[in-house]
Amino acid sequence: MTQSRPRIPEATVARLAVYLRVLTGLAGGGRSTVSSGELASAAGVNPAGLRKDLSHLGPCGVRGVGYDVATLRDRIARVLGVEQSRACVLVGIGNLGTALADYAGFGSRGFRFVGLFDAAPARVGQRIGGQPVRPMAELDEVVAATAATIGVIATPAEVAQPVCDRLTTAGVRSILNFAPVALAAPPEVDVRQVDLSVELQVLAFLGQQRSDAAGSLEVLA
Amino acid sequence: MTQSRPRIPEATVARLAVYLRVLTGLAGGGRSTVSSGELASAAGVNPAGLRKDLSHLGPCGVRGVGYDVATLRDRIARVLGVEQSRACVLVGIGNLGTALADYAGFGSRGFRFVGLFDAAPARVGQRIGGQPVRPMAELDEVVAATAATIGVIATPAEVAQPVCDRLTTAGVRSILNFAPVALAAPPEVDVRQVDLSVELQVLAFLGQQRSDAAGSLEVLA
DNA sequence: GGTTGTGAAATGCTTCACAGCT
DNA sequence: AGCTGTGAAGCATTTCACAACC
Repeated sequence: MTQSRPRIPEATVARLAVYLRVLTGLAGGGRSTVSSGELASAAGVNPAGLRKDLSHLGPCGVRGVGYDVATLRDRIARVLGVEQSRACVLVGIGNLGTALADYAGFGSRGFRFVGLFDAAPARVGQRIGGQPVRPMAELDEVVAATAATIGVIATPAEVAQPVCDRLTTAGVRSILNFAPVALAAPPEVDVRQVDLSVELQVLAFLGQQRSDAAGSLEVLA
Repeated sequence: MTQSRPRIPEATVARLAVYLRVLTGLAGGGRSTVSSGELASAAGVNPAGLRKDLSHLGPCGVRGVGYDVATLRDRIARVLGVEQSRACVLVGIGNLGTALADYAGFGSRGFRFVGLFDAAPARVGQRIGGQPVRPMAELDEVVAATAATIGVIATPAEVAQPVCDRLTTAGVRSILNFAPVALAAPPEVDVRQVDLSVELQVLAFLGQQRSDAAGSLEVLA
């Protein structure tokens, strides 16, 4: 029955996740209040932008003082839906999949992997972070039993689409795809794509552009 | 002495990297031409946006026909600076670091890792993808010898800042950081941040928002 | 007929500046 | 005095619609 639905911008949601991480760290260090300036510099953003982001949650600071660390943390966690931890399944337990399964950042931020799957018989049965790697045949069963709504794909590109299909028919509603291919999925399923090498390529382009620009310094003199 | 500097938008650069990947795949499959519609759907974007992106490179298609796959691929590769391969060093050879070092997508897209580094003695000397893991003490030497300009950080968060400092003093100009902390670096060094769990959190938020919205379907009826 | 290339409109996001509160 | 919250301005990006072209 929430009457207000002010549509939080996606860019803001992404930053809220970062603020949440920083606030959790501050709370762990015993800190009780922060200013927007300090929080912004720890998160790598500008202070005015941070305040605008927080304004989407309604007033949550004290003027002249700052924000209460624990209160703000809980407020953001509730908005992001991280208060109750969400069940995820992970398909593709290579190096990347193993890194994701082990990554403490997930567990501590409201996500738990309830199933690790791989098609290679050699990997099935290995234990990663206390959990066994299961064969793909058990996917539907595990998704049904755990009510997992999120699937993560860390397979080679060639098999990502069939894995996506299997996840959607098993009942997963959201998919995070690390394989470098665009996936087709029914409209009721959200798919987000992360391409690790795109960031590197953007970085290289910016570096190249900057050194080119350095050749025309005299324009500024 | 390139006289034209029309400032390609960063969002476009990121997508160009994706188009390049798709085009490379098409060329490998023996395909000679593509339309913007087909290329867009393989890249997961909308056709008009793709054409606008390509317009930053100047005219490169044939009206009524489409784009020549090989020509467009080479054009994008040149703009992104992928023709000459770039030397990178990678610090932090855990699961994620290993995944990055092994990831074929880098090698085939203009990046080569010329040094893998880790602080843990147990990891030093292991071979990943044909290369030995080196101790941090050799960092400056390798960066100098290979003229590496890009550093990738895949360490735990606690040591990412000191690693960043070591990379910048060694002479690296661009840094891609996978550790979940905002890094401070001198202004002449580009830092880009990738937080693997942020995407998952955005996905969870969108999923939650959508199921909330499903409760108010009658508004549309 | 079919498809590209592109101005112009629309949208979304960021930054600024300052009013408002403690 | 200090810091938050926010309207408004400025900037970037996406989408649309269609003229230009093969």
